[in-house]
Amino acid sequence: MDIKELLAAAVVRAAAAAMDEGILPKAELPEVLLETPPEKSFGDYATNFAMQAARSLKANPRKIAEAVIARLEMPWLDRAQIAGPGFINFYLKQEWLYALLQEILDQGEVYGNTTAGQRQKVQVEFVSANPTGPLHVGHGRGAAFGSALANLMQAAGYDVQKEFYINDAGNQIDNLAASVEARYLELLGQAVTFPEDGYHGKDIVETAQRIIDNAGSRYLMMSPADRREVFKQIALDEKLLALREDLESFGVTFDEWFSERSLFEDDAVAAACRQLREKGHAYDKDGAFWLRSTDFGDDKDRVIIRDNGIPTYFASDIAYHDNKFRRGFETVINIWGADHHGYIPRMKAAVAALGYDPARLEVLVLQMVSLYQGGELVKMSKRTGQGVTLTELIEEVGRDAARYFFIMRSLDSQLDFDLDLAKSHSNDNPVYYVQYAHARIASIFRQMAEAGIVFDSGAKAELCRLSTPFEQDLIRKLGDYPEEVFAAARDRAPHRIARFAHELAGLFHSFYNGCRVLGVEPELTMARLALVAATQRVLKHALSILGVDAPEKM
RNA sequence: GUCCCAGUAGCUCAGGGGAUAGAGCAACGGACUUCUAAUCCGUUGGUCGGGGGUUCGACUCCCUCCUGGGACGCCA
Repeated sequence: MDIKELLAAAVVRAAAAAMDEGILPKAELPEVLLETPPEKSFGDYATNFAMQAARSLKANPRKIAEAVIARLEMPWLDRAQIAGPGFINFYLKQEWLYALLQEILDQGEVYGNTTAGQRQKVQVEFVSANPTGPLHVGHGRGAAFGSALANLMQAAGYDVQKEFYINDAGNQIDNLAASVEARYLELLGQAVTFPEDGYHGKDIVETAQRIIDNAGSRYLMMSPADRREVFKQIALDEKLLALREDLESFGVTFDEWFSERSLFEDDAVAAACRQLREKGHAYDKDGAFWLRSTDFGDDKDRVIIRDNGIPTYFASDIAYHDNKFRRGFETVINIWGADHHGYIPRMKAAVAALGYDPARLEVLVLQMVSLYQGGELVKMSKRTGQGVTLTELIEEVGRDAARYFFIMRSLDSQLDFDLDLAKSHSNDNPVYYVQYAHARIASIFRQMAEAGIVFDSGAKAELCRLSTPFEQDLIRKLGDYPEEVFAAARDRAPHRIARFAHELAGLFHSFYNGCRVLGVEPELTMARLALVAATQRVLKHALSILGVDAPEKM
């Protein structure tokens, strides 16, 4: 039962009937949109249909509304009223709420999942940090968001695959190798000049030290080129393992770790270049190989292969995206930092040049994260003097708070992360507020069991005993959940789920203060247990989308 | 100079053609003999950055300007 669909269909039927009777002129009708009115006195649902239809029907909105209302037929409808400039407000019978709750209970743990995605294959690629150092807080935002988006789209019925793209080819990784080599030589007492673009982190020194611990000085004898090749692999393996562990402890896992280097080994880069040339979308100029991206809306053409024969990162990105679409993903979602946004037009151009609809590539751009403590901007880690790492952040505020804070804001807002608030185990902290609601419900069930009461979630309780506004508001909110999941997935906006969970927790806390579950008449206890069980399930469902624990106790 | 994001309550942010613009925090005042007070109830708090336009209706769409952040490489 989707009450909005039922109401919309009833409106359409009523309008059609009025047109048949000649009361309204025949014309194309606008879509009937149902919304929750801003005030309870305006009913349970409302539509602006009459005002929207006024245009095409060339009629007075209130007259249209009147004609529709007179012909409305709907099982749960108590009455409908014209309001304001032409809104139709629907007032539903109370039985509707009880039927709604019963349906939520019947659906069990899958309540909230929708089939909107129709099992469409979607890939979400995120984090994809260079394996040259630890993750910082910006990666944390991408990681929390990406994993939540994947969970969300899965709940909305998409077939989602999570991928991490490993930048294991090119300059950065050569610099990594050269940096390790320099530290290695340094530790063995050799005079070295550190590479200009080298990595100065202490993790590089540690890697060099581990090489010495394992193999001593024997790489001194090796040719520099061979030595760097060996160090490259050692460093890469170490860094990738560290990345994987850091992300796992943040609740983020991937289905696929895709190697950039493999694109060269499989000749995919060369193949993509050949294809672009054959299609006439790429050409040689000034010794370099160019994509004619201006044909696809980019500002200027872009170099794929430099005049020194070395491919740019764009070359692997082209091959990579070709590979993604060849794997059969209907939609490919990339989550990038704001500093890469200028790269979007050329990437879309490349996708179009390869012959794919560029709309199938969605690039979500996340804005910067700033940490605040004591009202001051935190730029550097106190410990290392470098940027604050994700691991340090998790140690500081905990995994759940970190995830929740990253997700609760819309992506395109710059995020001010309040460390004090995230750390506080108090009512100020939104993540605990939501978790506490879940824990409180768990506590009720514990108390219930101690009191020897048996609750069967499959049994039909006398739900009509749920008569207070506390209870009814809660049911209404629970009823909104599937649509919220759908809309959040459509908008790629997991923060809506965080917001919903917070609002639901608020309604529950009010209910909790206003109504007792245990120690009232048995029938009422049973009805309230049913309500509370449904609330707990929805809270858990929402929290699991966010990747935040739903604790039994706090 | 061009492009992207943002500008909404003291602070952090939702909302995205419709009814009286919302939430959290902060401030102030209340509620524990009762399932967890990490909670609840109430009060205070707004020229939705400025100016034009489109519309029956604009915080929302268009134009323009201002402010803050970011991007504009044969770097990644």
